[in-house]
Amino acid sequence: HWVADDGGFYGLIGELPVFVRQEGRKLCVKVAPPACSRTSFGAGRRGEDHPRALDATATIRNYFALDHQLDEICRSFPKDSVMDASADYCRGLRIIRQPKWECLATFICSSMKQVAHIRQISQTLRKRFGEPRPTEHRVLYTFPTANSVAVTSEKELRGCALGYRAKNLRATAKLVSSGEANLEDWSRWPDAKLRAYLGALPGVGPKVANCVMLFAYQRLRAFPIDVWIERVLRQQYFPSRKKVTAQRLREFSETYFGEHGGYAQQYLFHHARTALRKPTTSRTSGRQASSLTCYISCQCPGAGIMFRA
DNA sequence: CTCCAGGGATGAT
DNA sequence: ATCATCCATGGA
Repeated sequence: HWVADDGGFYGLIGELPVFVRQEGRKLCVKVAPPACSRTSFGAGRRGEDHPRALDATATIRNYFALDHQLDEICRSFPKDSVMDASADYCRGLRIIRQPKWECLATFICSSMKQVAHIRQISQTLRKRFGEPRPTEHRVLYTFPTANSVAVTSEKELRGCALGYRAKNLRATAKLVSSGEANLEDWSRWPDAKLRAYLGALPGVGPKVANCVMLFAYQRLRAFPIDVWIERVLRQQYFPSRKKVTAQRLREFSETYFGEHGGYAQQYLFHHARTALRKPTTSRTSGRQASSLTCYISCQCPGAGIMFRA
């Protein structure tokens, strides 16, 4: 849902409105004050001295996963030409820690949709059913709670261009809001059990379950297989071979790429979608990450964040 | 205009 | 288990 403007991105981390901008190896952030305050985006005081700003620092650092040791993660990748090229191309790309319900809901909406359209659906859901968070520069909207989605009619959800996904989104929202599906409690389960529980939710199959495990539950081994990554696997790792079943691809992806397979998947995915797509046209903005991932070039965990007054 | 998109549920081999 | 079909919608 992040909006690119002013050389950075406006967005909400849960309830926290922030503006983030990469400056060299640092991630500069501005944080909006509480709604009751008159000042906005920290104007007039140094954020470092404000207790809430320190909380915000931890929140932002956690959301963008600045604690991930990218050098160690990349060293765990298998050594092959495709993986090497992807890791080199995507240097700095991180897998974020997204709020669980927000992640689950948006990926339920993602099936057979282009990324641009998923962004549009996500924004529409926020504007119609979320809460406005006015800031100095623009009004941001929180992602609607599971309950607010659950009490919305299917017809009204379809009005957000959800199509057949509306029924699944609403059914899952009901399970989450009722407590029958307690997404926070599921954090304790091991991968297999978590995948099974997620997969039992309406509209959640193997691909979406793996996405939620990867982006919301920090299961860095989870390897979502979508149409793009399936192309990469078949063309690069099973060249000109017939009868490669989906199950064969699955077990290959779960074993070959190792303990951080999800990171390997994201690097392969981003590389394939930007560097390899449309090789005829020179892509000047080819290194921009999609909305579902974030691209931060901060490699050193201790020097990640700087506040701006 | 056509093609296809960060799939899932269901039913038939 | 693997495959076929349908499901809405709009970007490219």
